[in-house]
Amino acid sequence: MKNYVAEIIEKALGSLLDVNQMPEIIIENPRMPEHGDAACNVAMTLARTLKKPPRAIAEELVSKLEYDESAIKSVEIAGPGFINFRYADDWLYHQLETIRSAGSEFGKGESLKGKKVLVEFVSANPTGPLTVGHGRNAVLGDTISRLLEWSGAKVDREYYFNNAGRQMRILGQSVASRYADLVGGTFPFPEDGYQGEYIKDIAKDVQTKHGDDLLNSDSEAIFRKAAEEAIFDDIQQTLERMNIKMDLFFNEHSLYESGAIEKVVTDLREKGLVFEKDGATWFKTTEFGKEKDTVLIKSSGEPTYRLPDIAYHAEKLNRGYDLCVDVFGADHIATYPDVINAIGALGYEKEKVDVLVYQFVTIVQDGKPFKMSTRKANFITLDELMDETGADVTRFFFLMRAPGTHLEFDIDQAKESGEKNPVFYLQYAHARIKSISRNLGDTLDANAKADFSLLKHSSEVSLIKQLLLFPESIESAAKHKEPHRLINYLNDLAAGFHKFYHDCRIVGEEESLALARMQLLECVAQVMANGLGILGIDAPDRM
RNA sequence: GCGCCCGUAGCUCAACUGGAUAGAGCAUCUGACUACGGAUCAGAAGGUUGGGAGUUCGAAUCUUCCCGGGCGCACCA
Repeated sequence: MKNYVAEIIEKALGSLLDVNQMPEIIIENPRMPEHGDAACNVAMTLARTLKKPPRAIAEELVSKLEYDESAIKSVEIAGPGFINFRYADDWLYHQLETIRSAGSEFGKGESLKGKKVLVEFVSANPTGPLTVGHGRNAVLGDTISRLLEWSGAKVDREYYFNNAGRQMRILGQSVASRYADLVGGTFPFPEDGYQGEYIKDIAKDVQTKHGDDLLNSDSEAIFRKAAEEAIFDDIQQTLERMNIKMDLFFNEHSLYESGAIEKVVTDLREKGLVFEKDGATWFKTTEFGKEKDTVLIKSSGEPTYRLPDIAYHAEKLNRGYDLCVDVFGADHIATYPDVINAIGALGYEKEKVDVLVYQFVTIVQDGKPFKMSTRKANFITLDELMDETGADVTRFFFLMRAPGTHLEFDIDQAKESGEKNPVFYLQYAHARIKSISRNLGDTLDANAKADFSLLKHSSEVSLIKQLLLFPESIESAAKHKEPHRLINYLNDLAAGFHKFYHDCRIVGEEESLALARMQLLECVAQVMANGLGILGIDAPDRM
């Protein structure tokens, strides 16, 4: 409908000015209902170039406007020069049919139709259980994947990990040391070792599987392997519990085996962007406006993490994805431009790499921030968090705020099962509609054709209009990669429903009206279920 | 010191990326069904959008300078 409005405006403008003066036509949803259902501000933006007062332009424009009166009821000029459109009632009623027949598909868009997208997220190395910090990453990545799928894309969820290197070595040594405690041997606990309880559990497993005699031989690999497997297993279970299923796991190590790493260096060298200094290999990031150049390969011969990162992104694009989304915490904010610049220099379209940076999470308990330190034992794992609050609530809280702002996760609020918990507001609306539907039983023929023109009450009409905003709320959440936009929408929808509930009744009303209202509510429940589905949250029939 | 985020009601956050009178939830106060689930609804109160200057028809949003907080700034990942 907004497209239609834009179209008729563009047509009318065509007779007023040259093609090259044509501005972008933006149709917005007015905040206040008095301002109609759609508004356009072109008259104001044109005031400068046309050197005429906006209202005069608006009047001229409206006089040239040709539109279908079965779709648009009225056009008015208001305020400084807004053109406000009001939709025709019959058109609105007809939309309910559309929603009903679309059902669980309602809200799907085509903006990314036919596109292959890779979303890389979590990507925690297997050195310990997922913590609250990973939680926001995981839930954002998964929900964005779902949003992109609803936009028509084919999405792969990928987990990138590194099971070699220093951290994993320390992990293996930590396990070995705990194992030594168990069997009465000695193995020094490494400096910066992992102190969590889970290390002891792994050591115990190693003992039952391999016996007490491991310390004498060169068995470090066994400890490391055992740790990796146990921890990965744990991570996957946690993800599954959060309703997250990864499609692909990508091991950094394969980039060395395939020669992809070397290829990056030689290719960049060919472009004159790589040089040697002090025994190390450098990437000329100063070419891209950075203050300093960056080391790619240390003088020890070991690459820095940036090099595999570059190779990894090249590899992803080689696989033919139209878009690669990375979900990163704020600590990576300064480093990813190197990767993007390198990708560009290597001849890839760097626009195909899209980085979503989210800010850190603060856990609040008993009204106070809870301090966490990674390697020490005092962190809250995602599993512990879900034990306290449940998976639905956990997902919701991580999604509730814009990714770019700091998130305060109030455990006490999340544990609250009553009105203080914002998740239940949405789920309750859904459950309540299902309950009404049950109460009606078979007094109504649910599949009968309803006469929606009976829906004249203002809370009915605004509820219909809210339903129609669902597709664009998905589109906007997907485009900006900000799931909280969808949450805000669902909140408004739930509020609209509850208002309706208090204004209008169904049970006991005259049959044709009851039928129309019930089918309206079924549309609301359907949209709520679709929306919660995108968020990965259950839409229960009873609570 | 440099770079990137953030600063909006007492608290946690929105504001469709420059639009009309800055909105919700929690907390506080006042009200509401002998009927569909009160986990709800209606209302009150709460603001110089951290501060100053600038850009224009129009600024929470863009520019710039201060103030305050977070994260980075390794031949660590």
